Amino acid sequence: MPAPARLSAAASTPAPVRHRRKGARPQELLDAALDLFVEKGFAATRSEEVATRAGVSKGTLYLYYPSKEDLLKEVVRQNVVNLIVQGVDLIRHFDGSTSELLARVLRLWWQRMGETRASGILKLMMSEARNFPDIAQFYVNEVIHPSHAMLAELVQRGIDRGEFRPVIVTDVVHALVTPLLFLVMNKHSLGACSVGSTLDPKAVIEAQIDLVLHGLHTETCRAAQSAATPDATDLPLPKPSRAP
Amino acid sequence: MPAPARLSAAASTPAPVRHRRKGARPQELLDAALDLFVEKGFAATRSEEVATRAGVSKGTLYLYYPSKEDLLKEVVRQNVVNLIVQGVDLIRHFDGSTSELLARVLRLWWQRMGETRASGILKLMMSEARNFPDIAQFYVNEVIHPSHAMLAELVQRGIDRGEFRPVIVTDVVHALVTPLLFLVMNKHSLGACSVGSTLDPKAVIEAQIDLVLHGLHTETCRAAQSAATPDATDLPLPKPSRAP
Amino acid sequence: MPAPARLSAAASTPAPVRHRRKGARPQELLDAALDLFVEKGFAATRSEEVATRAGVSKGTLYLYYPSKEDLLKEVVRQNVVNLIVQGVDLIRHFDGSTSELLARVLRLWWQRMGETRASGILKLMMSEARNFPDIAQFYVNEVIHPSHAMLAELVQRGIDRGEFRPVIVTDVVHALVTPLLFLVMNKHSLGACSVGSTLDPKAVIEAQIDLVLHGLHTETCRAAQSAATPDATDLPLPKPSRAP
Amino acid sequence: MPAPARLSAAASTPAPVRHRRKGARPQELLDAALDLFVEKGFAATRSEEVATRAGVSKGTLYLYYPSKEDLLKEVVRQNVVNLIVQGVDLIRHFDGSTSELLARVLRLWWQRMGETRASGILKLMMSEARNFPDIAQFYVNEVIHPSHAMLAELVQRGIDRGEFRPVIVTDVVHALVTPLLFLVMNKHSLGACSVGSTLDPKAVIEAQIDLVLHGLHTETCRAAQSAATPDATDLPLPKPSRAP
DNA sequence: TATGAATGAGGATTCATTCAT
DNA sequence: GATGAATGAATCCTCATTCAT
Repeated sequence: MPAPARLSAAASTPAPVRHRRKGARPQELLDAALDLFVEKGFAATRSEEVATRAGVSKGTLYLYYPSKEDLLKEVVRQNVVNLIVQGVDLIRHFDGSTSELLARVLRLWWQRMGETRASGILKLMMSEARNFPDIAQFYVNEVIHPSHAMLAELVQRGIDRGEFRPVIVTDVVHALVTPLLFLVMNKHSLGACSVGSTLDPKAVIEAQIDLVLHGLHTETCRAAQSAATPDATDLPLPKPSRAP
Repeated sequence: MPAPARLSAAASTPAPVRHRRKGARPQELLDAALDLFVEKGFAATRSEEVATRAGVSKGTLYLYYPSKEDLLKEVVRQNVVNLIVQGVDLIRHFDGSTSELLARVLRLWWQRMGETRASGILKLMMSEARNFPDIAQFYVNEVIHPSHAMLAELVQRGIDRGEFRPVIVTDVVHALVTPLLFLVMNKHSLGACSVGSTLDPKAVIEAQIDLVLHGLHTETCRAAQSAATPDATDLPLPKPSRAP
Repeated sequence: MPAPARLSAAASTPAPVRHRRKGARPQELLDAALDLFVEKGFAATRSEEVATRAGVSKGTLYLYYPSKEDLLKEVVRQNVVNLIVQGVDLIRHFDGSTSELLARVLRLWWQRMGETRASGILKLMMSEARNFPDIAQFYVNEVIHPSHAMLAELVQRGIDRGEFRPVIVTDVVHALVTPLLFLVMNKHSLGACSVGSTLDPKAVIEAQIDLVLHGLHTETCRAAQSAATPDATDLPLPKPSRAP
Repeated sequence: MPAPARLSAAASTPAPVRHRRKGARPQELLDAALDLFVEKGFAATRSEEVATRAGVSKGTLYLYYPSKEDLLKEVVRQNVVNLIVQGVDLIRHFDGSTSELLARVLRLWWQRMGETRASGILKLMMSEARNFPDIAQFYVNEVIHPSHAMLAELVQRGIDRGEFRPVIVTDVVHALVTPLLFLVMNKHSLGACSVGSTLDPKAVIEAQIDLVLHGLHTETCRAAQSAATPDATDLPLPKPSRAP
């Protein structure tokens, strides 16, 4: 055997300080994972990097999450699934008009997803879905379906209350979701590479709200539409210019 | 660089049984690579798969392309960069109105990019840009900048000739590009997972043409706009319904 | 070494609720280790499992045994080495005929080793000896040599007292040991996989006793042989059928 | 990054010579694997060691066998399963008396299994069965069951032809197999550690043959038994001393 | 040219052991 | 004494790339 004599001589390993912070670990790991997954992609992120960024060692990561995939799933759960739950809650307990509700949901989405790190997860899923069927399936089950169901419920509410025309619900849901996803892709793929002026996401959201409400409202409800303009304290946006 | 010698194809060789179409090899490899990269992502595509699908052995792949990254670059060059060159060519040699030119360019884009396999490359780049900075850089240099420059040139032409209002060119370029990318992402990411009605890409393109031209034209040019309606032989689309 | 201080158990401590039987810890750990090592093998048993089964935490295990190997050694000491010591003791203090002594030793072996969990240790050592040379060496020193020495002493006693023929001692020892090991292997390896009738270990032991005594006795001692038949209260076996 | 300048300077990696010997590789790998698995156990053998001993690199191993477990399975197939097939063949085409056949089969077993490296596989399976349920299952299906079936067929042949008494076949099979396995365990576990005289395997085999035939034969067939004495050209053993 | 056998760096995961509390 | 969070060495396996033929 080569006899690695040089090693045992010094205190070269400077006693890796061991903090005990069980409570905080999971969150720190999820934060680090979110950052890195979004920044480098799932496959390209080594599990050790996540651990290091969270200030722990490789092994500690596996103490809390049994695999890299499970870690991603937990990141998704925390950052996306929870939001959907909140959305469903909002819809079920909301008292006002469905127009107002729809506007609120979309603005909330932007506040909590679009302009936070969480949006990176959406981009991540779109990017890596093909490579990790397992995760894609999980995502469809836990995110796509529930969020579509939530929006469908919302639209149906409008129809049931006579506020919206009897449209095809799934089509409307699709139309609602699509631009949001585009914003996300734009932010995370082209915003990083592209140059020139970026489009204003909030404006896109507002335009989308405006557009959809126009398309959905029954004649009699047109008047109530103004209620859906952004709340001044909430999102102080310039009133979106509507076509005369 | 591939540089496939077309010369050896002729001559006297009576029955090159083993190697059909030597000259075609590079193209077959690029085709296979395009398919697989789009289908499974760049990282998840093993170079041997590409070779196998192209009907050659692993070694042969490396005979033509020194690395997987170079292969991707070549795929991009062939499927995207070339289109831009064609676009630039079209712009520089076009005689008609800029409105017509713009319409033609966008429709061409759809024909050659949007509805072909090449669109997968765009999705691929958006997805994997973060994981492969090298490739992302290449893409920005070879695709993003040139295509933006091309469109800027086009818009500038309209301004210079008094057809368009003196708008901020980069903003317009951005507004032109965004929906196209959206179509692509929608096709390759959401079409697979999402449910419900899909939107009609050609209609989106036409609406976009219509919209942009409306916004760009100087008063005096409004009349000429009709010239930009789709050419019957070129794209036999139903006349897009414009709001009255 | 464990050295469990029995002292702290008494004194005034009114209600040591948390830690039942401090003094018992080492034994509980050894029991758990024996079970698991036999059940799953040495390498496949995680030290945490041992601790958990013993009702303590991982750290506590290392409080008593500095390593997994040391734990195994202690298990062997307690379950095998002690038996040998008892055997030696029996031999040195026995008054009766060597035939009787031999019979008693073999039957004792079966009662204390063969039909208890301890037999699993033998199988374990045979299985893993090659993988853990350290342990193998320990086993040879602490078990193989002493037990062979013990049996050699026994046989020599017979020779010295004129009861046995002047045989080659080591050969006889070997002949004595072999079937016992065979029983153990059969119990722990083949009983699990094999089908069909299992052999009766007690019968094998008795046959072995009978056979060896036949082979060892001097002519003059043949008569005394009947003394070696199993004690009715001890092992109520049918008298083994001897060939006519 | 630490900039490992010293590395790129020299030709420190002396161009690892690459031999192309596809045909021979699998056998070389199986040989190396057999040696190492037997020597160190399955779990304790690193796949790279196998490759190194076969004179190739880690990757090459996986070129031929998709996993370490598959490698072991193949080792078993080649060294054990094949022997069983040969045995079945022998039984089905044998013309002589069943006594002779039985003797031949057992002696063949010793020649091809017991005294070759293949015996190590048997020991290996007995040792590691518990740790690798997958492999244990494979072994039961591919080895235990077929070999028992083979011996059962043999015994049945004897009964059908009136050579053997109408015994319980499975019991006899068990009695046949057991000592052989013991020899194997003895060779690979105790032969390595133990001291003193080792038992003579061939003698054990012959004794076993003798014993079983005695037990099986019908009265009328006793005479034919001498036919089962070892063939001089085959196994030049001293005629086993039978009790007068 | 073409092949495909061979290479080996790289990364996920496990688990014996340590140590702050 | 106990605890269990933290560590990191060790090992399987993948796949881009090389190169002898």
